[in-house]
Amino acid sequence: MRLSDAIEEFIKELWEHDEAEVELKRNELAEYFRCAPSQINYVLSTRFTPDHGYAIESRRGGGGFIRIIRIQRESHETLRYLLNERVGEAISAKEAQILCLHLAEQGTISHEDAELMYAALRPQSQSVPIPEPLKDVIRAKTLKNMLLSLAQRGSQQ
Amino acid sequence: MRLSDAIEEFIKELWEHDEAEVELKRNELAEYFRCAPSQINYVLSTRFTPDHGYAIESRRGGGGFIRIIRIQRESHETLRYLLNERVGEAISAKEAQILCLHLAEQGTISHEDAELMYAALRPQSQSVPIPEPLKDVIRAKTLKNMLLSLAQRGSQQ
DNA sequence: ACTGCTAATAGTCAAAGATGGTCAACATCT
DNA sequence: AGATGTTGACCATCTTTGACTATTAGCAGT
Repeated sequence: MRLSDAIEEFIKELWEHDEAEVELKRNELAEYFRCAPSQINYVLSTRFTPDHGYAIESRRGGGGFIRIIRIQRESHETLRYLLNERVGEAISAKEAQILCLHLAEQGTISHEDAELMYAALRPQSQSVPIPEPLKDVIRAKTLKNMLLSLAQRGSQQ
Repeated sequence: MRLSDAIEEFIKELWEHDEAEVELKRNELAEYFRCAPSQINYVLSTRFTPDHGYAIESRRGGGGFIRIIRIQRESHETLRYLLNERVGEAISAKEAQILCLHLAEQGTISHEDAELMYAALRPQSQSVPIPEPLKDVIRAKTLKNMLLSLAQRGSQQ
């Protein structure tokens, strides 16, 4: 297993209950995994981003720390944010996948629907010879249309 | 026997029971068969497509892999038929919509999922300057990937 | 209290390593 | 000849490490 994945898993196990945040010491963690301290930053910047539903705070110097905060939002708020601010004009398959999986993690949609959405957004759905940037544009439009459909579900009851 | 056929067979033997997926390392497999790594891609792209009931996921970089996901044997017949015969290389938005609605009508999928699928397939998702015929091709690929995802439901790891 | 030094932290960035992907030329069937 | 298969050169992405940088708390000297 990749080091990064192990560290990611380890960090996620730090949450015991419903706490909003956990704290860790970068150097301690690095020593525990016998890796370069900057490896911790790598894990944080690739797996604990706002797209994944996390925010990071930290302080250097004596008594320094890294705090990882889980972002809590209402489902409709999340959808609004994704539609109006996050997705934008273009989006990569990777980013789109992260967003879909996070929607499921957060309970806004089922894991099955997340898979369904990701299936539509995966690179294989666009394996035709057109410029890559255009694919990201189509993907963004597709994703937004699906998000819109999700938003309408809720508001119909 | 052709190399491609041997590789195809080898990969199919990786499934031991009813697992939904297997993983492999492209370079290892290529070395085993003493062929160019890209030969593996050729086999995957010609014999493990959605039409054949497979989906591919992969990751590059250290610890990279190729994951092949297989449609479940007990998958809904209707979905199989659509994947293998009905959809084809290209499909119009109109046809796709009718197809989704029909699936919901006959209870194969929920109305909500039908809406979600159609949202992804509607013309607005592809309002970029590319040749119209290509759009129908992308739509077909997208639809097939979603159908595959639906057919996979119920398969536990 | 104020200043400045030091130790203790964390952050950034670029290079190297480890994989997989694409594409076009060439080869071999049918 | 056309379809299918094979290869290799070049590209893209992900991970890991290390050198260098930035920030903060505590303390010693005044």
